Amino acid sequence: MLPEKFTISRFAKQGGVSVETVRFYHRRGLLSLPKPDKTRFREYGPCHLQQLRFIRQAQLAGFTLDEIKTLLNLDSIHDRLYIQALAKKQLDKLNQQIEELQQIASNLHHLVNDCEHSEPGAYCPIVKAFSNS
Amino acid sequence: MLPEKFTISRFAKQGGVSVETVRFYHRRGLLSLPKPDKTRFREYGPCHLQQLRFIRQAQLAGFTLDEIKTLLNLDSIHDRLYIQALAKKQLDKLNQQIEELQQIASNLHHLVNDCEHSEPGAYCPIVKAFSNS
DNA sequence: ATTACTGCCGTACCTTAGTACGGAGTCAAG
DNA sequence: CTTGACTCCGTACTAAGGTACGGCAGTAAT
Repeated sequence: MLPEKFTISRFAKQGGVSVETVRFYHRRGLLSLPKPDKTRFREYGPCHLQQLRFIRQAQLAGFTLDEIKTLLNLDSIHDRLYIQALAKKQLDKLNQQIEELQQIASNLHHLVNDCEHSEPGAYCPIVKAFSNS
Repeated sequence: MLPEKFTISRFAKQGGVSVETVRFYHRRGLLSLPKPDKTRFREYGPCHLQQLRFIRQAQLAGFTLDEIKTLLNLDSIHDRLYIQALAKKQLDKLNQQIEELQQIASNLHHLVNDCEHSEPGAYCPIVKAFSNS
């Protein structure tokens, strides 16, 4: 049986984040603040761990903390269409970023190729490309 | 004939950036500071415009301002191999970023798909995926 | 002569996702 | 009863690439 109650440092370790990050999430309103109960220290329980895991997983999906805050306030049943819409928007954003990066990478790739196949002693084609445009 | 000398605001417009950005580049040591000559205003010439274009083009290739500062201090002929190496490193970085984003996008794409094909009234599969992991 | 426009300069602020720090209180062990 | 480890809290700092502000000086037009 795992203990149900954690202090902040054990909670942070369980969640794979630092104590400072936990406190930061509190400040951002992403994680509810457990009441200091009996002792002077806050007691974190399984529901907090679930919130924390939600945050981390949503981050892995590319959502910002602000977007995650919105998601956390939605109802998993009633707001499904809205959640789906947010996820799609997020997906579009990701795909656009990917395209932009691919464009950049492709340009640079050509430049590196040019540089590799130009005569030594000449001006670097990369620098030249940056200067004349 | 284009005028050879610009005030900062005309220079910024020519270069497609804001006056504040030009000043910022000066502070970062990316753009040399023309001497206030005759008038007490700085006079920007073609060589400054070339520097500015270099910065913008290098940015389009994904280099950071710090990296661009390094590039600007290199010799186009003597440091060619080093420039090439920097460009290759940059290319690797870009490709890695692309891969990471593609991974994220792929995960999210699956979640959206799941959500679209699950029965209405059920818990949102996206939220569920974020909560249990 | 007053207003309006530039330019110059330093400094502060913005976003995002945290990290670091300093002081004060608390708790358990030796 | 003191030491060390931990908590709580507020505040400041980081990277990156700018943007914005406020004050002052000089010039141009009305």
